[in-house]
Amino acid sequence: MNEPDPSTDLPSQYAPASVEGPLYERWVEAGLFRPEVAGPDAEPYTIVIPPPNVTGELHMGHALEHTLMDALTRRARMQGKAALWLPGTDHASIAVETLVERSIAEQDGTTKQQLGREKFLERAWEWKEEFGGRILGQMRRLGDGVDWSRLAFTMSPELSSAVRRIFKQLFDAGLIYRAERLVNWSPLLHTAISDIEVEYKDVDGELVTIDYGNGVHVATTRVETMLGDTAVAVHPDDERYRHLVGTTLTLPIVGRPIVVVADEHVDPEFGTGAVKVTPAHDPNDFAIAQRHDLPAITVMDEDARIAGTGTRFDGMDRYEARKAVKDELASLGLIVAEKSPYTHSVGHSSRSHEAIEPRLSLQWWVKVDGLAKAAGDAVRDGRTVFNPPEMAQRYFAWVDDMHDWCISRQLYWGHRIPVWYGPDGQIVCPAEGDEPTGEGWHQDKDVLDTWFSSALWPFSTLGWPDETADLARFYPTTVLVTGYDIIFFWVARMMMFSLFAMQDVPFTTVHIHGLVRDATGKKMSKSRGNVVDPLEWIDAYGADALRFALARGANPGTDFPLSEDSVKGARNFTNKVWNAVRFALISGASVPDALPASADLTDADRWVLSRLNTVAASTNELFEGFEFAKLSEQLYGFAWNEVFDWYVEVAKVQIREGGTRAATTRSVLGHVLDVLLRLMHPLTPFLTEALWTTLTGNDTVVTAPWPTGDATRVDPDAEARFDRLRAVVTEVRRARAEQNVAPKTCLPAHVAGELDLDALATLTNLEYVDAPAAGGVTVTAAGIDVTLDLSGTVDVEAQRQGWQKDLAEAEKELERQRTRLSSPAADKAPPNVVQDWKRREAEADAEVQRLRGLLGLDPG
RNA sequence: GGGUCCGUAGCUCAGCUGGGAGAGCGCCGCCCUUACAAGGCGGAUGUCGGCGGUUCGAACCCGUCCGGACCCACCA
Repeated sequence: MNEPDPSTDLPSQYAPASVEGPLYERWVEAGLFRPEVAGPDAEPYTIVIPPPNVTGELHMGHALEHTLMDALTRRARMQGKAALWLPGTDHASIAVETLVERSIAEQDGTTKQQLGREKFLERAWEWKEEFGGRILGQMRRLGDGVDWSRLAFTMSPELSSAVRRIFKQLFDAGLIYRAERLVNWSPLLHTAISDIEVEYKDVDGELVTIDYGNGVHVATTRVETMLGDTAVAVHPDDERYRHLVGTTLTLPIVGRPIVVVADEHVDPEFGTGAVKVTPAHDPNDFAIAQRHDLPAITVMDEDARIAGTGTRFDGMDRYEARKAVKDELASLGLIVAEKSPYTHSVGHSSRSHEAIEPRLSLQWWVKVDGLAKAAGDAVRDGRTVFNPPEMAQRYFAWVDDMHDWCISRQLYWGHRIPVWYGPDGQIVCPAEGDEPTGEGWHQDKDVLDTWFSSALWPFSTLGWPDETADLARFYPTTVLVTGYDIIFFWVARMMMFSLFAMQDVPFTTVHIHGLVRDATGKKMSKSRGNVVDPLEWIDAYGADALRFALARGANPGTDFPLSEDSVKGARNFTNKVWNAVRFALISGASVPDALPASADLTDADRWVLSRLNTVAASTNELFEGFEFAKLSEQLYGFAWNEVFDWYVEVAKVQIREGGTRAATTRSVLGHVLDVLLRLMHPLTPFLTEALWTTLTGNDTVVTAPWPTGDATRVDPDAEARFDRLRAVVTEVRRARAEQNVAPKTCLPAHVAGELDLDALATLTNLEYVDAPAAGGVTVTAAGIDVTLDLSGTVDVEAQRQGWQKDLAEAEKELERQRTRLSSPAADKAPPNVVQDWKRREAEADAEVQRLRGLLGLDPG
């Protein structure tokens, strides 16, 4: 006999907030994150996951993602699959910027602004050489189970190589080109930013209408751009201006001749119907200029200061110039109207928050139409499935209307564009190792958009372009878990590049989760100051509590608020599990090799086994559908409300009986907890590891088999009988509460009907007598009468009030059923439904009779 | 302007293809009952956003209005 000793193994009545300490190493050993230990023939299960923020700021969204992905991985591993994470992407350029700036500021005491762009850039590359490793150090503290060797890959030569490779493939296929276009320019960051990094905000400006001569009035909110005007556009059908089309006006101040063109883009209803055209500083104007072959004149420099106009405005900041130009026009008498304030929306940089300035510049682009079409088709024909399916709409909205992708960034971190320029204007994209070195050759100074290299993740991490065994086995990956906010950024790009490079989808399922919001449903953001550091709650309540709270809110695709209360609730639950298992161990529960024969089991045993197997089967299904919230809720309810509140309480009685009954009960209890802990393991790994290994004496729950439910244990009869017991117990407890009988007072009682009397007595603190006490209180449930002897101290009024309430309810129900049965519905509804109504009518009727009898009323 | 989603108990949300309104938290009452007060037992709470329609029957389907969130586009 080798009984576990809970006093040493599970010492406290409170589950420790953090039991994770030494467990992680053991899991790695057990192969949770090393797929090869599952065996060469094991079914691969690969998860592509977004990274923790490289600066070390793990936020709640990451905590959610890690929770979900870890749960999927653990379940897969328990199913014997070869589970593999592909964590992280090259988000280097997103987050490292901040880190680099901060770090350099700390070391050198200089800011980016003080150093100036060129100097800072140099310094940043130096920093990378010197301190790049520190980034990994910061990442290391972030999560359990990350395969760091793979994460380190983000910074590795291998990834750089892969980036070079795919760039060249696209370049050679003519899908990458260089063109002068309008880009969203950030005057603060000195870089182009992508369309999706632009946030539109409403600002109050003014709408100024200027007289361009010949009766042409144009309106603008950006007066200073008039310096770069090269045309005025009107609608081709606009009678007012038809005679002017093709003629020339003179641009005020500058004196340049500008042409009047007719273009469909112009809305004749809006304003004066005439539009000034500034091709170098407005996307629409740029498009007009291309259609009409107009020159584009840049009048602002990289800092958004007026430059090169030859006017006195050169050198002025754009806002300064806006006012100065307006004043000049006013003094010339050319301002015909002013509307102020005029609210309009202006694009701002989502990172540096200043107004972006459309700017003509030479950038590298990916031609996306073919790639995007393929990406859309892969989802349309079901090679990749979105979950929940509605989310595919968002995806289509993006890929089906994608503009060419500007991939060059003027940043100081990322993969440099692998293009070299020669002394005679050559532009080449050499294979790695073939870089031209001669006099006058130099590499492009720009780096690639971070999403360019991120897009390679699903295959580059597996060894591509080499045909590795990993690539053959684990590609395409099983599932991508991510938020809907990143569909555009990442999912679409991975899809495009994977289809291009691998001729296959990167993943077969995309599971989209919602965004974690604060307790009041607001987006967590730094500017709102409502961001919660997950580590804080982990420290306070435990990793498992946070994980469970997150999983419990994770309805697919739906945002959910996460409050500290919900984490506390989850902590209370983990603690409850801790104590229940602790108690079971004290009571001698142990996991049997085989469950006792059904004939030797009580209704309670059979009931709990029936429920256990139903829940196991259902949990399994919910996992298949990524229904984390529902499966968490189910496990919570089953464990607490059924196993702990009812079975464990009955088990106490059965164990007290001793002998065979005690032995079978200990087996059933052990078995139930064994399976329950395994079911919970994906969500609360640390807690279940500690409890399960103590309960079973096994090494680790990581490799324990995943329960799927044994249908032969489902036993509706036992469930029905046990439900009767529960109904009677609840009624007796209610009567006790109504009669104000203290729990510790043992009441004499008489029971008429067939029931597990031992259980009833213990659960409601009764002592049986042979005959019902005269003047006692009788409660009825499930056809069983229990008469409590209150020794004449019956609170008649309280009792009558209880009856009155029940009667009112029963009468209401009776009324409802009668109305329904006498309505036309009774003829048209399906027979089984009508039968159900009749049954309910009869039940309600009997209940009404009974209660009226008790109250001394006429039988209704 | 185009689109998506949401409105169910005080709060946060479940309610599958239309047939008896649910959970967690919170609240009220009684209990430190030897696993657990981070607990136990009992209890109260809803014109399922409004109106109209389809149906024998609507939280669920259709229309419309109100209220809220978000995405895309545009704003001379």
